Amino acid sequence: MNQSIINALNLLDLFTGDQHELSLSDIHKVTDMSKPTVYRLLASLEFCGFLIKVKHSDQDIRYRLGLKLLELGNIVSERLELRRVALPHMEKLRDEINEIVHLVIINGDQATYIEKVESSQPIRLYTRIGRGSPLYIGSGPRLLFAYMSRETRENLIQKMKLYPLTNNTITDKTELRTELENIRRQGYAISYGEQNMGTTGISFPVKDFTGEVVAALTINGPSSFFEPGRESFIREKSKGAADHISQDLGYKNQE
Amino acid sequence: MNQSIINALNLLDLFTGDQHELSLSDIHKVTDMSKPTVYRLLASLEFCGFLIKVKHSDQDIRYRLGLKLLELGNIVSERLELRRVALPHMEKLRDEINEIVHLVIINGDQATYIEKVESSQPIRLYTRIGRGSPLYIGSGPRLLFAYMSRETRENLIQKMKLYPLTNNTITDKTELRTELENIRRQGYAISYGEQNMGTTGISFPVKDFTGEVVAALTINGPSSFFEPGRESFIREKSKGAADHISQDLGYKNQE
DNA sequence: AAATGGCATTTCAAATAATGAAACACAACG
DNA sequence: CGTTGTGTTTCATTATTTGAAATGCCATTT
Repeated sequence: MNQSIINALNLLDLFTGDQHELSLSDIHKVTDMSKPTVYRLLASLEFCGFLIKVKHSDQDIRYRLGLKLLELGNIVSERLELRRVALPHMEKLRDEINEIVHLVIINGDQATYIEKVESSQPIRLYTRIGRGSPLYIGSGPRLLFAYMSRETRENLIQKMKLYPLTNNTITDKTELRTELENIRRQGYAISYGEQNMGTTGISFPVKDFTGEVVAALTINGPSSFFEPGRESFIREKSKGAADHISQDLGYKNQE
Repeated sequence: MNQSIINALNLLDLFTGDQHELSLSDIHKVTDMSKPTVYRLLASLEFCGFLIKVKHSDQDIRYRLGLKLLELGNIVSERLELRRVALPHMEKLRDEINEIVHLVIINGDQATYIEKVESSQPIRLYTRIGRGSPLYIGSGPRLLFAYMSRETRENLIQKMKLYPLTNNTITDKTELRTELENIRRQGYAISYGEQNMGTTGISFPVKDFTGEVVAALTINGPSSFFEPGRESFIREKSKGAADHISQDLGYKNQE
């Protein structure tokens, strides 16, 4: 492995926070690298278009994420055939129920949101497309967790630490196991205010032609969206959308 | 500058072609680097999530672009405030005229398509979001070119080489100059089958609160979309959308 | 069955390229 | 007008990358 590459690429993560722009000194202070080293890493990243140099004045020079990342990110997005198949169904569902719709997949020992379709509602739920999330937080990740093979699931549970994000986060491993059990029995997953307080999520499995669960279709909205009448409507429409995506992936529904 | 970083990041470009997956040997053959070197570069990129290792069998191991790029690309996309402002107008325009709508900006000495809204029409126009395009090809880039300051424009023209992409590409510098002159007089730009044969583009300027042209709103469609009646309809609606975006950016229309 | 060729990966000594203290140039601040 | 903060360059030292060769592994071929 090549350490300077890893150092350079890790620098990019510093730009994913609230600060869109960082100066050489900013980064030097945060990392344990010398200023000339950081200087050269930044120069190399800029040369490749991964960063852009912004001159506010002669000695206020900052960097921000470059358009090369937009290019590569879009290529990745276009190549996710699952996303391509699911997107029209997600948009249709959004138009029907007017809530945020997410598509979540497994990525190693994490869950990754690969697509988001916004509703016209003012409730903002910040999900970052492409970023990994722990498997035990949120209905989508947990649904995927529940449908993993028993052994990998147990391996992960034993290795993982359950950090609470809000007071509604599951922090007990036996509680988690029974919850995953419930999900498999029910065929869907629900979460209440685990990531952001006041938001609820419900997720349904998306299966491919082998019958394997390859993604979770997640609907997010205000906790109040489980009003009588509306709840069953959302459930029905969402389940339908997930099933349609599965069908488009070649899944023959039975059982 | 750090050579291994540049080597590693350039490797990623190999994955932007038709081949989604490449093996160590594939890359070794294309580049002039030794196999162990490539091996370590790939390992480092994989470690950071920029590549994913796909094991087809024990000795058929390939790499593909990783989800980390999706994350970073999405952040870049979210942070382009211009895009955020323009997107709703672009979608509305698409719904009205049902043609592909693009948003193009200047990125150094190139033009970059930063957003695309697809029409329901079967005509496929392959634009890669985030990738740089030469300034003299296509109505969007050329519109931006026309509205650059006279000196930077002339500098670029003198330095640039005009390679023909199709037989409709402008290849003469004086011809280019008069075309840019026309665009500034008319206030919009048109191109006929320059990137893909049989497709036409028309672009209108988007201005910010300083009055500067910061983007081009481009409508692409089959060359036949300039039918009498429909042409003026598209022109009117597109011009209106571009002006609305400008207004949202704080541009006070006058003159 | 043995042999060949292709693959990813590891080893290790040689060589290159990254490193950081110090110095530089420049602007802003007190 | 020194001081402190930028970003940038220099250069000798050092550490890291480098690639030929070797390894192990599998799939064909002989």
